[in-house]
Amino acid sequence: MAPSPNTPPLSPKGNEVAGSAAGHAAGRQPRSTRGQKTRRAILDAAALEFGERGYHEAGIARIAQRGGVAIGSFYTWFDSKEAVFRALVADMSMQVRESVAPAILAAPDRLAGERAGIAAFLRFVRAHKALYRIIDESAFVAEDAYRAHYESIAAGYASSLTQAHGRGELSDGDMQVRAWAIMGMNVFLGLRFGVWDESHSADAVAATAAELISEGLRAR
Amino acid sequence: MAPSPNTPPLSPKGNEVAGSAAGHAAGRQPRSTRGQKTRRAILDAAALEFGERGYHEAGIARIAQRGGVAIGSFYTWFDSKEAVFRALVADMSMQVRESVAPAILAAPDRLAGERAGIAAFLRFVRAHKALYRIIDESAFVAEDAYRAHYESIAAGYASSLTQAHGRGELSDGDMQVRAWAIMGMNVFLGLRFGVWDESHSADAVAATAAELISEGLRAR
DNA sequence: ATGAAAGTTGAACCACTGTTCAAGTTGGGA
DNA sequence: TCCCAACTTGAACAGTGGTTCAACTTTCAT
Repeated sequence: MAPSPNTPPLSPKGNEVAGSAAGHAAGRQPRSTRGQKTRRAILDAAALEFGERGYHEAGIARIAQRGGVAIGSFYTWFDSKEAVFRALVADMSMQVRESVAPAILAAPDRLAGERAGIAAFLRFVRAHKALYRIIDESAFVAEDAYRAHYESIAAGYASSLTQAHGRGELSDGDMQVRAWAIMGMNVFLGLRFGVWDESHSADAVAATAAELISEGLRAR
Repeated sequence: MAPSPNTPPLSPKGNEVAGSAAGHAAGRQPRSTRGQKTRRAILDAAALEFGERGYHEAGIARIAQRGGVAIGSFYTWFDSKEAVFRALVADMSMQVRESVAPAILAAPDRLAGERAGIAAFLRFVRAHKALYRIIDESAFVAEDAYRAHYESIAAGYASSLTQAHGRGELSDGDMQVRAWAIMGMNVFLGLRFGVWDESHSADAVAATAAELISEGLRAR
């Protein structure tokens, strides 16, 4: 568990380049193209392995093999099993947001944006089923990373809701609670109609969800 | 877990007594008061241990110790680590439903029922924080149990939505999608405002969520 | 060409823990 | 009292798999 006092090729600690992030979270930064390629190969292999087998069933030896590198190389670039996992969570977290945000921004109005966002999320989940599990599993392996992921999405969501409210588009209400409620909706719909079963079209699910968010269920 | 609707004194179907073959599902049934006490002690200890440390950090030796029994006794009543875990998931699943359903049924109308259900769920989660994690973690340890849990809740929810729709209370829409959306809302609100942070009152959160479900967010 | 830094290698180490089992204890029915 | 099925016990087993390390290879600036 504890990192060895010194690591032969590199200086003792703080190898994260001018990295702003804390400690070993991001893993070491390669200093050559060669190293970059290896690190990338490990990360990709880890994504496959964790996605397929889950954190605890995944093995370092298997990751190394899949990446076509030796076990030792793994430990050149990552401090531990948990470290790669965290790197992966951060990576996925970014990917999800980058894939959903543009869809929302491109929409003409709020309701359309809601719908587009859910649809984009569903499509992302379907295209990255295995990988998406990584974020969910981080709740039990790296809870802080899990929290950070959803906390950051919720914050963005809450602020956009507050803006819409300022424009008179939304009724009064606790925007933080609403943001978490909507996020939960998305996640569960993603699990049920993205990961488990694709028989419903993403747009149909998104339309139903967006209407629920906008109009509620009550008959009018 | 044991005392379900039916608990015959003798093994229901799997005669694992001498064969030790098929008992994984529910664990073996004790034939004496003594055995019942031991089995219960193990189950309770397992709930504590899994709740506190999560599936993989939890240890059989620790569970046995907490329960005040020998490791061997553990294997008298459960086939494996996963077997106790599954028993626990089933137990929790039942507890959640039994704690939420009455609150909904007691409500005068649908909106009130929605609100009461969410509040009851939030309160349950707050009172069983550690244990509630067990259900979430089952997604990665016993996915079928996880699915069964949510699938059964969703089915109940969808059917009650369909009934309400039949009475003209709800607008048209895919009830299955709606059920999953609402479930996701609840789960995330439970996580955020039940497990992580109790600073919001359960009723306030429930009111906001229930109004979202009923009326939507759009300003009127 | 040359040396040092950067990167690679994989067998071996070792701590950890789920599971087994043979021997012992308990308790209630005959 | 005797007996036996039910139950208990915990040391030992066994497989796993994360991590280490010392030797080796590649790259590249000088």
